[in-house]
Amino acid sequence: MTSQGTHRIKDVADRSGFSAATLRYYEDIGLLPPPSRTTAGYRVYDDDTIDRLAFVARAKQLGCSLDEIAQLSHAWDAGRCGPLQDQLRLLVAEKLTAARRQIDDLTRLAAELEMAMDGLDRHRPAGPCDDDCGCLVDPAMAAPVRLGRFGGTA
Amino acid sequence: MTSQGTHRIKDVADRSGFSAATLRYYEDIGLLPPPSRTTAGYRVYDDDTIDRLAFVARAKQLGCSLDEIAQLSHAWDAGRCGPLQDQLRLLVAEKLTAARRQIDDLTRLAAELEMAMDGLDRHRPAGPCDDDCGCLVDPAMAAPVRLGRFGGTA
DNA sequence: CTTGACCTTCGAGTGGACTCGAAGGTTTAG
DNA sequence: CTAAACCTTCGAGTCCACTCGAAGGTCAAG
Repeated sequence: MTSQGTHRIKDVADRSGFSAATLRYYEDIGLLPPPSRTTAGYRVYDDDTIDRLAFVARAKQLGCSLDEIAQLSHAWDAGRCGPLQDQLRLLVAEKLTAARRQIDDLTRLAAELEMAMDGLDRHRPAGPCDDDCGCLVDPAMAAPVRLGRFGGTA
Repeated sequence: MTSQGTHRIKDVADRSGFSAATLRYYEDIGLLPPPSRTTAGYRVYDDDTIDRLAFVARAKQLGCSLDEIAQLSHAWDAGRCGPLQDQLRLLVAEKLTAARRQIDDLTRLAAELEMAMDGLDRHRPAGPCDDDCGCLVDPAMAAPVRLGRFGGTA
């Protein structure tokens, strides 16, 4: 048995980082199961919900839509077989691959940002240029000098 | 000098994975610099644009808004000083931190998905359960058995 | 028994990022 | 010369994920 603290919506909101309104919205669209209620009709959440929301947050970062996350959450709940199992395995596998690929991409991006930082560092040891150096002021201005190199046709 | 192939919009679209409409949109909002034109008014892009779009794609994955990406792109173009330098350094540093954090998060997510996969694998060596096993059919059904454990209050 | 912080539902509004359609111009193959 | 496949601009529409406001109910402290 998992821990069983009971929480009202504001509490869960604070712990999870999602707003109370968002939690209701997630319930509406089926991402969260309807929680139990007090006699007055207040929502009462258990600790599992908080764990689940941590998962939701990470899956969101991966770029999953709420719809997909709802499906992935079923992998969490899915304790017993079911006709959707295969579909689910496919989705999980797919997202796993996506996660790994994205880790690679982000590693690359981090390297690029580091190079950009270096470029910025290296440039201005002597302070700002002339007054009439319009670089960065006019967004339509094209690249005058290439410092760090982003991209690379991949 | 960088390679200087010239490309029409469809070509760039195909190479970058963004639609032609999206490329025009990116130009409208200032994410892409206005390319040169043929006498007939057709857009003509150089190879740099394709590199830049690869960067845009990665930054998007990081969760940057198009607005932020536009700013980050300035770090690319910014060959010479400028009053925005400090702001830019801040943004780049911020995004670099975000990238590293997200790599960690995704690594965790990948582990979670693997566990979910394992859970699914372990479950059904004997084929589907009874016909009346309603699991996964009714989305309102709560978790009957916990297989893999996602989350963990973090 | 009132005040203030919380909770409820509902429908409408917002912002970001596209996406489409209309109405037309250009370019290239046959 | 015609047809298909491109290109142009413009404004409007779409989809997702919230976010807000209204109108009201609940509950603990003072």
